[in-house]
Amino acid sequence: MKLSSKGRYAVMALTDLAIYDQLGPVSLRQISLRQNISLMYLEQIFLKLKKNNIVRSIRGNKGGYRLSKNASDIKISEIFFAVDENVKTIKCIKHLKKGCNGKSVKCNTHKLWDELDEYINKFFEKKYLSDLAHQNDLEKRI
Amino acid sequence: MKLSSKGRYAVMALTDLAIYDQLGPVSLRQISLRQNISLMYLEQIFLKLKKNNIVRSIRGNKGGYRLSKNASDIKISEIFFAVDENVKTIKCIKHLKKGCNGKSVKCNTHKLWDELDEYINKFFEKKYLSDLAHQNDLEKRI
DNA sequence: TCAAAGTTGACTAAATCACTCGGGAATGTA
DNA sequence: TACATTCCCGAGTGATTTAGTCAACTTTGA
Repeated sequence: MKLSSKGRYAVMALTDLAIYDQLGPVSLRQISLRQNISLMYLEQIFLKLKKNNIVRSIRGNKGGYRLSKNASDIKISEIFFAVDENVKTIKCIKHLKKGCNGKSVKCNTHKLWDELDEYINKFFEKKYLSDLAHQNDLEKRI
Repeated sequence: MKLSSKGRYAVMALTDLAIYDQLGPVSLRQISLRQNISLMYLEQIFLKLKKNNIVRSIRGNKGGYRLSKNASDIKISEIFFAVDENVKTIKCIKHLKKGCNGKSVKCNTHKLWDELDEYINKFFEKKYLSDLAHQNDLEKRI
């Protein structure tokens, strides 16, 4: 049971962005250097974040990305969703035809995994980007 | 973020075993048929469960496996640990040399993942095999 | 003696992950 | 206007992991 690096990088990069956003657009290059994440990989990730309206982009020289809303309005769950890091621990019932063991009843343990999914989602629902940015905010760095 | 099938199968199979254990040793063949899990894969899984003292084996004809303690004394977390399904969402600090971003300080989000790990572990720590077996116990099936 | 069961290490096809690549398009500044 | 800097985007790829399979045992009850 592990998190993909895409979800993790997305949260790291957005935390960085949240901290430096006040100074103007932040380029992926800066984030790449500060967070030690491959620039090209960041591009991929930010495309998704943009499509999901978490960031907006400014093209051209001196361009970069900005948060498209307040850090205090961005849930971690939202970020994960945007980069396809779905918190579905198992996927039973393919095509709604059968139970998870290929039989017509649900498996012994189905309820457990449902509970687990809900439990984990609750964690990400109650965490906001601002919670992370505050721990690392700009003043402490300058 | 998903669970491997090894961890899931282990819990499914042990739930099955917990239910039928009272009738004597349960062979992997029976579990395989009831739970629709490959027999050969179950062998792999039960070897680990045995090494971790969750089940004990009875060889030979009419042999099989039994729980090595009460279902109410077997935590789900224990089962996961036995089959190497570690609930470590990320692994920072390789070899204790560096932080998770290759720098000497911990990444912005380190605290978040630590909290998440602890949070998920808490879930599995408070669930016991007997919780699952009771939901599906033998009487309801005969 | 034989069949049913566990024991064990090695092997493998398929999927997923974690990126990389290459070629654009937009824009501020010199 | 040139050009460096930035975002845009689809396709490709090597390594790793997953989810098993296989073969050849050993043990034991009937």
